[in-house]
Amino acid sequence: MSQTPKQSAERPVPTSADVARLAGVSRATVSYVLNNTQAVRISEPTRQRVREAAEELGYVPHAAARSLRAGHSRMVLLPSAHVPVGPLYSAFFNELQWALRRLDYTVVQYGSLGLSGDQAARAWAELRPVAVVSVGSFGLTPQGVEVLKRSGARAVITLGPDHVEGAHALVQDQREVGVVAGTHLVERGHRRIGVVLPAEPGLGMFADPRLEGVRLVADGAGAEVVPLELAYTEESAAALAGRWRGLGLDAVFAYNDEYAMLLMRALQDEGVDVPGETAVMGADDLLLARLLRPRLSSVRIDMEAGTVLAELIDRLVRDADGELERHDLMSAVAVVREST
Amino acid sequence: MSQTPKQSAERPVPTSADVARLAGVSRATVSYVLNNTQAVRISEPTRQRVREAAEELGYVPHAAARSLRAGHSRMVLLPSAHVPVGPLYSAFFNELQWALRRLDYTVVQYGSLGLSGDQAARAWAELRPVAVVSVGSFGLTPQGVEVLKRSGARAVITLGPDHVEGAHALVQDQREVGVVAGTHLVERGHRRIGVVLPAEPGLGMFADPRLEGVRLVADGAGAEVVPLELAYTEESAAALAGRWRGLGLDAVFAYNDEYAMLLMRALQDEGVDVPGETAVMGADDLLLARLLRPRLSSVRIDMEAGTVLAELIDRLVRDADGELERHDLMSAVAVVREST
DNA sequence: TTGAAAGCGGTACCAT
DNA sequence: ATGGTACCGCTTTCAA
Repeated sequence: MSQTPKQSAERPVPTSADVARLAGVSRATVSYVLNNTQAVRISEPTRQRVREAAEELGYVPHAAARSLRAGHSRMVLLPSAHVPVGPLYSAFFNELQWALRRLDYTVVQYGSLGLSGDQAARAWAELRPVAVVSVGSFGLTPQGVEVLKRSGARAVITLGPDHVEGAHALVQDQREVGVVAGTHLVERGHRRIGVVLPAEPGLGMFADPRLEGVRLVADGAGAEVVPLELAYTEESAAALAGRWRGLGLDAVFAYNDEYAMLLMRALQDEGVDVPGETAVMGADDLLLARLLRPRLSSVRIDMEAGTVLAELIDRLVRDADGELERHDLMSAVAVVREST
Repeated sequence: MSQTPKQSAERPVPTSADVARLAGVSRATVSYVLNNTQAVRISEPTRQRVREAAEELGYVPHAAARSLRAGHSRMVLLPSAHVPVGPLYSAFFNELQWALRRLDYTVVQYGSLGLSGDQAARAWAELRPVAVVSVGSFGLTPQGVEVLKRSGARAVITLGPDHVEGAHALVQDQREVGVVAGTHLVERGHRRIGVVLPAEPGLGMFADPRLEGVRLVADGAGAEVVPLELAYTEESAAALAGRWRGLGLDAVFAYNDEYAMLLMRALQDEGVDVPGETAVMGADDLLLARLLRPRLSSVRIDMEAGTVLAELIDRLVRDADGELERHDLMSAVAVVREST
């Protein structure tokens, strides 16, 4: 084990020139050796000396300098802000990251909380990413997309409801979730359907399309839809349950399983029979939702593997103008249990 | 609105030289104007011309070139891999990001899934971050820390159980959670206490210290501790519940509320009375855990504001050798409900 | 008030 | 097989 010196304090960061000096070769040679450049042959003894020198100095190449020279990076930027918590997205993200790294991209989540629209696009563009995958709604405009592309981004992809001109939209049609839920409830004969909208900010991007999906189905079936605001607290649920009978609803689709669980418990505490008096349906098919009694009916959402998205990104990077066929990463199916 | 041209295809990325040419000034002047350099006075008409030229070209400065020249960046790197999902960490992260950006840092989460030890440290060092905040366990070694510091990181901070030499450890003592749970159960008179360890990978970093905390208390009270492996599935819970009576446990601390909910339901389905026959305690104090009956007792974990951590980071960056007093971001307190 | 030029750390072409 | 060197985009000192 080479005992590395301890005084990391004011010693300057070693550069390839330092390595070259120590090894007694030129910077070019250092570059060749450390990058295993095929086009040029370096003798084995030299390679050894260079490697040892690099090791001894603790040399690490400077990514910024490298990509400056190269004229491009392999950074995929994932602006992050209000991504919904939960196992679904978390699994999707992890897989996407993993898959992109296998394809030799550097995945960077850029904290963009509080950045909006073109300001955000500017900030992202400064990093010169080769691709941007915007999950969520940042108010990205066509101008913003232009800025990014002009700055070298070969692919700008939005996941979510916003279809921004110039960006490749991987539609993720949350309306489908509402459609599936609505269809199930209507088939069960329900005609006055409540739809819970979370009071929490940042969720409208998911909640609104789900509501719209229910409406689509209900309109076709002569059923009525009643939007209901609900905060993620027991008090809010109790308040809503308190005025429940006055609403005259025979079913409710509760945005997701968490809100559904909360509401269902409050309804039961209020003496409302589920599903007899009111059917309750959630979404996301959480394991925890199966623990309540009656077991919660839900909409299971399958998100196509992050691997697929990674490959789409890679294809776009290689051929920026290759038109991406319209592609939906999401599918939804009703999981009927006991609450409906 | 200046109609920007559409052919973003092969047009090269505009540089400050392009702006200078269009404005009829030198690159230096462009830099002065766009950075509002105080040390130099530029006439108002010139400023206008430069700004207009920049606008017209859609110029965005190149962050890599800038920090290359400056010799340092203001990037704070948060390596990310298996951060536990859930509102607790998600809120902490968001606040940390927000606070750091207020302090004018660029927050970057670097996907590090599958990177280990010194390999990870190398990868991070290539980005020349001014600070690294490692949440979770990456097998960071003292050598890894050295590499990072040598590459210019003024602060390397670990959140979690690993105390790596050279890094500033912000201890986050998960044992405390076990201690609080164990104390409560022992005080209630329980003497054979099961402790659930998740079978899922990546959680050992939290689960093991929690187990150790329970042991600490139990040993002092003459109580016995029995580790129990449980996967996050109904089948696994049913299997464990099936052999429950043979275990002869009068209490169980279930790692967190989700596992606790899962196990409690399985026990009830098996006819085990909670809390009469076995007390069940969770952790994290999830809202959902209050919906089961009996209501789940839990350990509430307060994480100190991300703002505090942001300020600590900033202090270290300004004065890298300023010894950071030992600091714990976490505190835990028992929330007694009906399941114990 | 503005411009010319050096230089940050790597890479790759062209010589030797 | 290896070295010299121009250049990527930007900032900043020094001169004019």
